[in-house]
Amino acid sequence: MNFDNKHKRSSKVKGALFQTLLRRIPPKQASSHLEDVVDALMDSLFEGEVDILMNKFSAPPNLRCKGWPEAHLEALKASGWLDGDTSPMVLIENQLSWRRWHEEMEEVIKNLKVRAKNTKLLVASISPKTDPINLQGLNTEQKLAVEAIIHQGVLLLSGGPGTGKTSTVVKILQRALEIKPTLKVGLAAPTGKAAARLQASVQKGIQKIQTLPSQSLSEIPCSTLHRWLGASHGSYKKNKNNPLNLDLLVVDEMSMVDIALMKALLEALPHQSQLVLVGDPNQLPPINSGAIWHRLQKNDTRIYFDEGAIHLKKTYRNRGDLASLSNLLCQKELYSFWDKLFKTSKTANIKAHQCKERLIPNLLTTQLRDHLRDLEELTQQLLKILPENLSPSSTTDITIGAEAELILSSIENLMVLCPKKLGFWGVDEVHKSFLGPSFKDNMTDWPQGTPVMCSENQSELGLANGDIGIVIGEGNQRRLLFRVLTESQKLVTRLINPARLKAIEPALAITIHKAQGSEADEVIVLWPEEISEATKENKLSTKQDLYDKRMLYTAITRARDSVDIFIPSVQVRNNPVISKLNG
DNA sequence: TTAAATGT
Repeated sequence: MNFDNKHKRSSKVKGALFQTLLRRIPPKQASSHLEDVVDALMDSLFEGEVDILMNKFSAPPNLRCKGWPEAHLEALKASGWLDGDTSPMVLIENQLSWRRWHEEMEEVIKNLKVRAKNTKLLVASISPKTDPINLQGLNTEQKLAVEAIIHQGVLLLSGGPGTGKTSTVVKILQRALEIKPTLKVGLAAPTGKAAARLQASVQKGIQKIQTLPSQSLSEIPCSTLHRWLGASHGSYKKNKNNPLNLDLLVVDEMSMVDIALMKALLEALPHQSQLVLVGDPNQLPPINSGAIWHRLQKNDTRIYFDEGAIHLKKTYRNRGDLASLSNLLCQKELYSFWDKLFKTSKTANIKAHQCKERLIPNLLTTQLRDHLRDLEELTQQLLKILPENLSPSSTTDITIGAEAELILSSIENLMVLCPKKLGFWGVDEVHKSFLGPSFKDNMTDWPQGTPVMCSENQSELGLANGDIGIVIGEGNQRRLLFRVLTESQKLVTRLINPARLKAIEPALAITIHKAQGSEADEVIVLWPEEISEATKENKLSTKQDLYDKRMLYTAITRARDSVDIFIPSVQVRNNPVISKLNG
């Protein structure tokens, strides 16, 4: 219902855009074929991509006109929209893109290719006397990454969860600082939470290092890309005329970086500075247009970076069907995933469940209720050791008491994930079912032990958007317990008066987008969408399939132990793939 | 469908 409205609205938006284009850049010849092409390009933008492939395998859904792609290509050529240096679209081989996005993307790629050849800084300082750092415990690819920092201006370090990206980064920094101890190094990430996580893992990594550079390692500044760049409402304090004073910058979670942010970074970063770009190529694209990381992972781009393009393959997590099904999502069509999922045994660590009613599934309700009861009991135990009266205005830090630590790690026993926030099987629906229809206005009614999410950066409290905490205590003794890294790099659990928080929401369920970077032992996924047409016929993946694969991949790779995926069975019943499997 | 970030 909701989906239909949204769908209609987005067709309206696309229709309006087409009309505007017709008016502003009148085509020599207008046609419905042209409108098809504009629609397809817009859909592509919604998914963070800037181009569409115009071949017979990549026909977009809901075409008005027959004859894809020949008739559409002909209409494009007749329109004049491909002619000259100011045309709205660009066609290269059979890749069609909006000129504006295409040129920005090409510019960024070109910039990075040039930077990749800048390697003087470390090479000049290297001397045969420097003892190579201890690379024991690293696998072959990780060692190659560490050595590559000497010879490559840009490192593209890609890998899935648990492939040791961060520990490799620590070794890279150690190697670079060992060669040139005065190197000015920075750490960055696109979100506050990712930056905090990077900071914490680097801190953890350097504790193991006994040699000289560890002193300088602990002083490496880490913040969001926006903060590095001095962003304020679309403009940046740091730019070509006021560049960043850095020799080496590490950017983590590159899959969330969009083209505009990357462009701003490259403007502000001096040409001779080295870059280490780190990310998972199979995670979700950024919401805004320009999935620069996905573009950088294409083979014909990677070759320009020589030994600087390193993919970490070996996973140190996940076994059995969970591992093989996440591999399927990376390597095969979406069809193979559903096919294998419905064939897995009842004892597998990933299972699918069909639900007849359009309600919150019983199994989820039971599991979540048990989980919340456990958390509530733990909060009671913590309350017993807290002082009778907590100070109302200030925060109270507990230096990682065993009780507080146990609560926060127990939140990660179970994570409920939804692709959507609103509508059928969305995050809000789970919250309404557990906390009542007006849960947003009645925070005081959320029971003790309710997991919560901070949804705005508040660095003065040590909190980042996306941090998960828990409700403790009642009445004016109510506090929210979070794990934070203090300015002096100490890990503490902090009790915060709810009045001090700008934005807080319940976190009984969270969106898959929000879950990027988090983990839990057990993951439950509510998958409300139809298993697509293409799935039934085992065709090549559409853009939507690619997006769904990334979504499912992100969801199931959050799990340390097991995954349960719920699918509505009305749609399942009509799906030949599944009825065949069941019959 | 889905985000994210910043300063006066």
